[in-house]
Amino acid sequence: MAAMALRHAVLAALEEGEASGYELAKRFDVAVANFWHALPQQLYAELTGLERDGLVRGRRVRQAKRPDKRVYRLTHAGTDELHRFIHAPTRPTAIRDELLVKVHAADGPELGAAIAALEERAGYAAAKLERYEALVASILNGRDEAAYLRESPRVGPYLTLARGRAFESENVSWCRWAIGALRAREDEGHTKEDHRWRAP
Amino acid sequence: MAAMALRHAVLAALEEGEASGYELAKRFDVAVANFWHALPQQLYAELTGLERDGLVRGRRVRQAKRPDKRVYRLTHAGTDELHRFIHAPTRPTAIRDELLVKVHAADGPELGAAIAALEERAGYAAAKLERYEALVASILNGRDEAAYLRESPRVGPYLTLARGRAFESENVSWCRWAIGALRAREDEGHTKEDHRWRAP
DNA sequence: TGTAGCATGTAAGTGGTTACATGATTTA
DNA sequence: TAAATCATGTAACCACTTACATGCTACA
Repeated sequence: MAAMALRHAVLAALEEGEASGYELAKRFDVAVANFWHALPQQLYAELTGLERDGLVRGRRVRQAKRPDKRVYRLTHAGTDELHRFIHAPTRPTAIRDELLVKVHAADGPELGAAIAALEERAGYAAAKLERYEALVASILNGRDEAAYLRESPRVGPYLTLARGRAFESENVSWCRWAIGALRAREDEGHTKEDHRWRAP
Repeated sequence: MAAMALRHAVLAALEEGEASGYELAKRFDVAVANFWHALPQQLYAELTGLERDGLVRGRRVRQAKRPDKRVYRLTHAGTDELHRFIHAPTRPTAIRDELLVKVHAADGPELGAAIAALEERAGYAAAKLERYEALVASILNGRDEAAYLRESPRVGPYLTLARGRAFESENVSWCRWAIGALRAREDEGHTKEDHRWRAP
């Protein structure tokens, strides 16, 4: 059977309460996208499949002044499936990143382009990190982290947010370090004799 | 057009020298898998496609006592395509990890299973980290890192290895931290009254 | 009057995994 | 004689991305 990848992320998200496809997309954006990215089309398709398989049930909600929506909640079978998944073996993950392909390859004449790519990524990661920090702060809302971890009714989302934050933080540090290393070599390429002349 | 994902990872790996499909699979295993995982079947298929498109050229090498092999090297078009890729915009990456789906969801009755999954991952990541450390040590071979970064003819593979190492190191730390937080709550669940009784 | 938000999809294509398939040589 | 290494693939399936499609309401 294997993966059913997105499926369990959707079930996990619905555990926090019923949602329409549209609402689910937003929920993914703030809480799930850190560790499982999905496009709205995928979510709509997945919800249809989950309902077909009896893991969620949808009901139509009429709205004044807004289009009707279809709101889904977990069935018992859905909760069971989620629990089964949590107990099943976990596949390890690895980074899969175009940027690293570039850095791996861009050692020679394309060094400048690699540095540019690293700089762009450093900026992107720093911006994402800032958003994560803000989210963490708004969840803690002045409380001490240790106290929150002890007392909050649910900590799962906080823990996963922390993982996303650590990832982006690591991205920023690594990019900056790599930029430094490559820039030093770029300079060296232009002034090689000078350096050799000063060395013992 | 878009991704062509594996394609450029293969071109980058072949930049370090010609290889057969089998040799490429091993090269991926030690140097590329940190940031782009691929199965041997995929590599064979990709090499066929790359040759069809003129980006690599293969030649048959007869071997005594071993099956013949087909060894591929980059063509000029292949090198150009790799450079074009390095200059093209870089897509950002995100974590996509089953474990985090479990932690996000497993806040309630499945807390024990989430802790078990975290422990398994912590062990896996620690083992991978150890291998990365050993690889780093064998690349540096007693040299100082700063000196290596200045003087080595190529640093790309070292930089990407450092990223993989940081990722696994972060995995270990985060898993241990999350285990601690969840275990404290597990205990709390069994001895809730006691804690309340001691609190002011 | 145009942009943003609400609301939901289909269709086609790309990329990746899993299962299956074959057969020789070297080492334990 | 069994397992590991060398060597290369095919076929079927699953998961994800990209492009396209529709239409209503609120607000600036």
